[in-house]
Amino acid sequence: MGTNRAKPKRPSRRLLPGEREKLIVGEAIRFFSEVGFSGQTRELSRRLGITQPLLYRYFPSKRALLERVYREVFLGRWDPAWRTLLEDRSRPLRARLIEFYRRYTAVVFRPEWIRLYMYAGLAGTGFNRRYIDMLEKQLLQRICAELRVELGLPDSRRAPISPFEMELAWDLHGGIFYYCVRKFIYGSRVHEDLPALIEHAVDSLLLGAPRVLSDQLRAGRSKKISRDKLPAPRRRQERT
Amino acid sequence: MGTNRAKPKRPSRRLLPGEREKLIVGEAIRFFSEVGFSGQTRELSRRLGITQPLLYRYFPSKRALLERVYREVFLGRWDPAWRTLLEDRSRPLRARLIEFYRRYTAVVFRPEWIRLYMYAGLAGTGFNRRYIDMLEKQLLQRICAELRVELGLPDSRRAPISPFEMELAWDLHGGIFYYCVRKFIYGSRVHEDLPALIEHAVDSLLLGAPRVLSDQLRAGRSKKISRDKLPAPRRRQERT
DNA sequence: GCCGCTGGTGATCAGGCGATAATCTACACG
DNA sequence: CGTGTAGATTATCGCCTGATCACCAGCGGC
Repeated sequence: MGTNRAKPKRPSRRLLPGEREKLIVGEAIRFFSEVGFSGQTRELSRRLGITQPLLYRYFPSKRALLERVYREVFLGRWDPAWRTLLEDRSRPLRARLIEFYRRYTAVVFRPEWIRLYMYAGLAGTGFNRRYIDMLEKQLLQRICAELRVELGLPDSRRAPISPFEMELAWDLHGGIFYYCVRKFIYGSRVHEDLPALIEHAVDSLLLGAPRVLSDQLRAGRSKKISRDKLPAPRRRQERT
Repeated sequence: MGTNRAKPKRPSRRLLPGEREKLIVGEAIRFFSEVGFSGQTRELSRRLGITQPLLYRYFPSKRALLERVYREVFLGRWDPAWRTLLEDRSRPLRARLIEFYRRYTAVVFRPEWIRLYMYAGLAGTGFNRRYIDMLEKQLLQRICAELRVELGLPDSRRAPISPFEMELAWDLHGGIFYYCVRKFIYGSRVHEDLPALIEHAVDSLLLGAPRVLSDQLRAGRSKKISRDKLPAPRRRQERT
């Protein structure tokens, strides 16, 4: 139980520096994603089957190791091929989005990623801030652009993507992300399988967007019309 | 900057036990929601303008204080009036849901709540597990039941709410929750105002649910039919 | 076989942390 | 104005934790 992940009782001593470093980083990703930043170097070294000072031969400080972990996890998991997949207009947008999110979740929305991402967010490091910027630029803007094409709306290069449209894309992304949060952070028993959830989230976007978007783009600056019977709620009262 | 929240330079010493305890709990909620459980008792006491051992007159240990914080934040923020609001069938469901989430977010989805909730989830304490159970029973099941009524589907007492339906409700809830995560945990500049987002999330549910639900309930056990042109994706391939 | 280079270990330091015990002092009461 | 009670502080203990340094040992070159 305590000393899992140590294949031989005696660890293979005297490894090549590159190999040892790889081992350390790999275990550090698992370790810190489980216990958070406050995890102790001694326990990490114990899991690795090495002594604690050895960590300091490869990384000058705990912070440096953490930054290496972040870099490893958050950068370099974005597959450039996803762009061409999203923009392949020979296929219907629904199919593209579903396939993208199936691939994306397989690579990115894994326990260690989700948990490290949340730890980083809570700690206020810039890492997930940077990731969000990348995500908006690489993914969400692109989804919005393809949505415009699909709905026969003005080209995104002529009329830039509005914050409101971005919020629609965030809705899609957040729905799938939150599912993974429930699963990997809350440890909740999640009922539906992920592929079905992805389909549903994509359908929600494609179904809801046309009405909302055409309203938005047609009406221009006029405030969004509340379109059915409803005791008109007062806006702008978010925080009491 | 460092010594904020201390009105007079000399704190009012010798308070009544009840008052001092309230001050401690209040500041502890703010403090631990900012820095997490690993926040130190010495810094908390510094913020309170008291000495660190005084904390141990009111709480036997740090853990006891943390549990008090949790109890304060996670229990006792659920307003029983919300139930009657949700079940008031003289009003359209859309209006009820929008008003509920406006009230709910004002009370619950605040920075300290969201952050403590996420810290608790990552730490694996049972607190948010219990909260999720309560949420499913008090809120999501109820939303599903009202949705059945709204759509003229079988009564929820005859045919119990399916996991798939719950996932729809989670979608609504998660969309709004994730918005708050982006705002309060990521510190992301969120573009749209919350009332509009709530409206959109509710509309998404009401718009998407009829088709999906009637499919689901009509087809019974047959696998959900993929309903448009799409190179049939293979199911059950979530994790590679 | 010896020797030096370098991966790896044992011992330890300095500061930080939760917690405790002894002491002080503000306030109510006579 | 004295005095006891209890809120609050000072001093400190014991342990943990990141980091350092002197030393050991495996392995290739001569």
